[in-house]
Amino acid sequence: MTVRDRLLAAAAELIAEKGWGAVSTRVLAERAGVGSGVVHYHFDSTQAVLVQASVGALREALSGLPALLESAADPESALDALLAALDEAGGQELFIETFLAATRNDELRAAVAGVLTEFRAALAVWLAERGVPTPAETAAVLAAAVDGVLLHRALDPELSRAVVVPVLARVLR
Amino acid sequence: MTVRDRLLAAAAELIAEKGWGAVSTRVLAERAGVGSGVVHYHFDSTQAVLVQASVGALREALSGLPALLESAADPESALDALLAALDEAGGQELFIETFLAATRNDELRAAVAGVLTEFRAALAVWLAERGVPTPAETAAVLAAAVDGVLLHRALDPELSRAVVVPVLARVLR
DNA sequence: GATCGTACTGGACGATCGTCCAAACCCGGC
DNA sequence: GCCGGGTTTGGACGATCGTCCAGTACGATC
Repeated sequence: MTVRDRLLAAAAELIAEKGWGAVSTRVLAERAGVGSGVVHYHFDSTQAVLVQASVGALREALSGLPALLESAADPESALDALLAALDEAGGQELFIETFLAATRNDELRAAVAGVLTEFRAALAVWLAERGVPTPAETAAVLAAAVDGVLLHRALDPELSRAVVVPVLARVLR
Repeated sequence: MTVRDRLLAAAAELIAEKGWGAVSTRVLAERAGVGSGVVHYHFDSTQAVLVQASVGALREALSGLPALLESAADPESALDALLAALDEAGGQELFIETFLAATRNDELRAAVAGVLTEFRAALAVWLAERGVPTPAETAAVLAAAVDGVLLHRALDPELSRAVVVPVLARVLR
């Protein structure tokens, strides 16, 4: 892995661990195992590293989802697979932190909105094929609900997939 | 309003505006219109101000909710009123920031978990009275979904109550 | 082997951070 | 008028922040 990629990976870890506002140039370089000056050699600023790392993680986490939806037998197992995939992809807090940071950074906002729109569109098509009413609105609310579950689960581990999926599946009927 | 209360109000504003990690002693004092030293006269630390302010805002926002639920005619209008109440109470970002900070601060985590448990219990009773299946699980997922909607709405203003409520109401059937 | 360009290091710079504290302020009781 | 205690001020302290840059390391090219 190149130094540049190590910096991006370290940034994703640290955003989830410490919060967007607590990732500094030096802890970032230390986590990546490089000198502190190298951050500004590969990137314009520390903020730029955070933006690229979080958007990259978001894209990657959602890239496999269309295939994941198609391969699911029923809506419940699709929801379950969706939550499992987000679980695995670098900690729940990363995505929540990215969304919050996007409300305060126009460049990040545009990138996140783009990824989110794409995901909602794919989800809406899938919902429409299965006869769910108002697929576009349902997709938007479902995406929001999944993020909310990620946020609450960070506080309450009892909010497991087994609890969430049967309830959330009701919006698919 | 006392200086202490002005500091708490300023903290709630600034957490929502700039994010938990970007509220410093000096900007806090400036927003409250006082000297920078007064923060450590009334509070043990800057973090303590943020914790007290955010928990206070959370308690206040949820204190009126049992009455709000009882006065609602049907589940949809109850959901609508719930979202409207959270909208009004100091900006969507404050609660999300508080939840995220709670994952990294044990004292805050305990306080937030307490308020949340209380709210979910009241919501579960209300759901049970209306014959909703698995009321405790439904209440937990509904609370998470509402927070997720707050988060997504900060990015996408089109996610209005008119869009969200009909979809989310399906979990109540 | 000398040269060169890319990759990287570690320290310097001024700004800002949280915290602390001596001094000033305000105001009711003598 | 004076005094005493709660309240507030503004600056000092050392640590850390983001950014920048002179200097080093090293493989490719001649």
